[in-house]
Amino acid sequence: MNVLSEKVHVVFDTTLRLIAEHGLHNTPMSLVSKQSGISTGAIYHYFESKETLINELYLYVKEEIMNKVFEDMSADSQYKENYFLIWNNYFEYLINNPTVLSFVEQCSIAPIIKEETRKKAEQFIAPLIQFITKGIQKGVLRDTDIHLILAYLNGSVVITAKLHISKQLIINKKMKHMAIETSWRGLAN
Amino acid sequence: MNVLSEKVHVVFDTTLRLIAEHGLHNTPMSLVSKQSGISTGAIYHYFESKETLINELYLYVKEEIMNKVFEDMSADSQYKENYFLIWNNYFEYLINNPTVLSFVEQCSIAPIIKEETRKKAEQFIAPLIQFITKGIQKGVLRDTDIHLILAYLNGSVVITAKLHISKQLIINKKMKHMAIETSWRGLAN
Amino acid sequence: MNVLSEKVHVVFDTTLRLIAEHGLHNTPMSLVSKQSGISTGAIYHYFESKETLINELYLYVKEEIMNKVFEDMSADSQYKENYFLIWNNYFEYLINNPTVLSFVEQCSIAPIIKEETRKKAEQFIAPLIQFITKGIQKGVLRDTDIHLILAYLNGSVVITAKLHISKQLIINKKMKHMAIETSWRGLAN
Amino acid sequence: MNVLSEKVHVVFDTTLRLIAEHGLHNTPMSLVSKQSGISTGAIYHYFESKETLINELYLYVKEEIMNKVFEDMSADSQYKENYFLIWNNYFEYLINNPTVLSFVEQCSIAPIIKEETRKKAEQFIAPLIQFITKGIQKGVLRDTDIHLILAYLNGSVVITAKLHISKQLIINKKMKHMAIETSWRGLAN
DNA sequence: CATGAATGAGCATTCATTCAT
DNA sequence: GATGAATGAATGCTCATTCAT
Repeated sequence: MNVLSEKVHVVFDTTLRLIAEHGLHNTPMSLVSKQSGISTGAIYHYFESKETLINELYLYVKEEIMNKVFEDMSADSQYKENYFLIWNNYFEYLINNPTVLSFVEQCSIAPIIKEETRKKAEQFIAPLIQFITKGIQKGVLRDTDIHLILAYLNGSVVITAKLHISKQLIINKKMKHMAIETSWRGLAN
Repeated sequence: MNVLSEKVHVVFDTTLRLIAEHGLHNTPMSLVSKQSGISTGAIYHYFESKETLINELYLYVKEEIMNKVFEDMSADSQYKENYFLIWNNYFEYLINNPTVLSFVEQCSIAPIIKEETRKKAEQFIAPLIQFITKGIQKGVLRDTDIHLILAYLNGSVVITAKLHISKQLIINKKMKHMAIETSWRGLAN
Repeated sequence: MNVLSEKVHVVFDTTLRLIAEHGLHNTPMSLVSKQSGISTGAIYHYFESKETLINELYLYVKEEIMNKVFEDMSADSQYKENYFLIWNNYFEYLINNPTVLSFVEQCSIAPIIKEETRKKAEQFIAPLIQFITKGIQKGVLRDTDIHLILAYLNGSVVITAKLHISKQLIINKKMKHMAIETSWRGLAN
Repeated sequence: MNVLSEKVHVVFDTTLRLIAEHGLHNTPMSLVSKQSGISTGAIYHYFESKETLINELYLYVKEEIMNKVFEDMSADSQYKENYFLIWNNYFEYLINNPTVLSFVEQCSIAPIIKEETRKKAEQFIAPLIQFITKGIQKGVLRDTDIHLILAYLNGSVVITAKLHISKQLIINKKMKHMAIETSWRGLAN
């Protein structure tokens, strides 16, 4: 889905992994360089600064997530079914890409992510906003603020994934169903 | 409730404020020293390292939160009433202490918080665990994993407080009630 | 007057302009490449190194200056008239080519200009040496060291041009005459 | 004459020497640190940045020069005598402090010296301006622009000192007298 | 010959920590 | 105990130069 240079991808992957491992601020560019096998100079050829790299990676990852979330969605299905599908897609992506979860979580408050980047990232969630709006209009979801619903949906997935990844709680099929249902019951009419 | 030296408190307060303002990694010890009026030497007398300071502040803050959460709780009240009280206490504390929320969120994945510290912090939530256990035993809460419930309870408060503080959504009384109810509906039978 | 490749000239011009604008050490080769439209590879084909480029540009510019200085000189004229002509030619060239002045001044002490280059550049001033020698022999100039006279002549032109270019002092015709005369009175018998 | 910390002086002296030897842009802070025996951290404790260090050194040196220039000047002396004294003081200081000459010359066009610094440095030459003004009023100096006179006076000293230091011309007593006289004849009525 | 992506040594600067006073 | 000047390893970034195409 991307026409990015091969090297950009290597840098992205390496950075993602290193930040998940060592944290946003314990990941020097020199380490990214060494581990990716790409010289610092080359990295700075593709990215203006470390900040730029992180911000672009953030956008890349956010877009990737959204692309996964709506996979296999059918227009024919019941709203609830689609809700479960979205939740499940999102959850599966996160637990299969724990570095993404770690990275995104670390970015969630970090000032290194610029306001402009956050704005851009919000555009990716347009389909989700649309999905929620439709749910309210249909009367399937309770009529409350869209951002609150979005935050709860997102939050429930992320929290569950974190519990799973941190091994505080093994989320098997049954448990996952319980988690999805918990969030659904909170939001649905 | 603590017998910590006056200076330790000043350092804690200053650090909390600075980390909320500038971030966990843009808060040099020299700045903490300057802004608190306590020399770096003195700070290093009380805290072995910056890491130690952050970890102890984390514990201090987590304990403080838990103390607030159970304030004014009555054994006579209905379970749901107490759930609402806890949620409300927690929420009000966070929105009145946004630096605490910011600090805790920044710490939530940061590797600077050691496993041992996280373990210790979990002890403070014992009363909450007990409260949830009781809810399940009574059949008021759905019978699922306690950590999942805990995470959802905590998550719903934090998410709502973040929406409020970031001004993405002004949480008035009605909206707050909606938020509490959303979480309650998800977790209750 | 030169059979240098077209490209070499473009590189020279670009470098001259950039060094005048940004300084000898804030002019990366990559910028010369970008602004001249000639790839770094090609530049390194013509010049062994940045140092070589600067040194050759220095020689080129020094020769250019000397060519201008003796323009329109007549063997018939009075010595003083020729002195005034030389001074004026030199001065006019500098104020019409401020990038040259800036470049030459920056090079005047910079270690990037090699001793060998300075030696070569001195050969260009042979006609000036000759002119001064003749002046001494004729008894028109005071009998002192030729290099001192040369330095004073050069110095008075350069200083005056710098005052003009930096706009500390607008050198109109009258002022220019005063400047020339000042230097002449110092050196003449 | 200064109440600067001992360390500041050591840094100044080291920087002056290194810049004279290696040039303004081949003098890394690490080398200043190593050669001065003062850690980079300590240098950055005294100076905000390399730029600040250079600018403050520039002011320090300019003030020092001016202090030397007026040494032993008597109000009773003839104007010409004082002119010779000033010229001589300035010249002797420069040839005894060749690193100062090299440094000041390198700074003369370098953009690292900020406009504000140049403005401040101009205040030090007030006594010289006054001296020249008096000369014009008395009719001893030719009535031309003060900045032109100042530039020629300064220029003649600097040029002569450079010839001497570079060993292009050994300036003995007689030669020095000739040089002073040359400049005086140019400027005087 | 020409290109320009890639290299990596080198630089300015920061900041956790120490220790002489 | 308290101070804060001093340390120096570590980091983000630059840029002269090379070399595969």
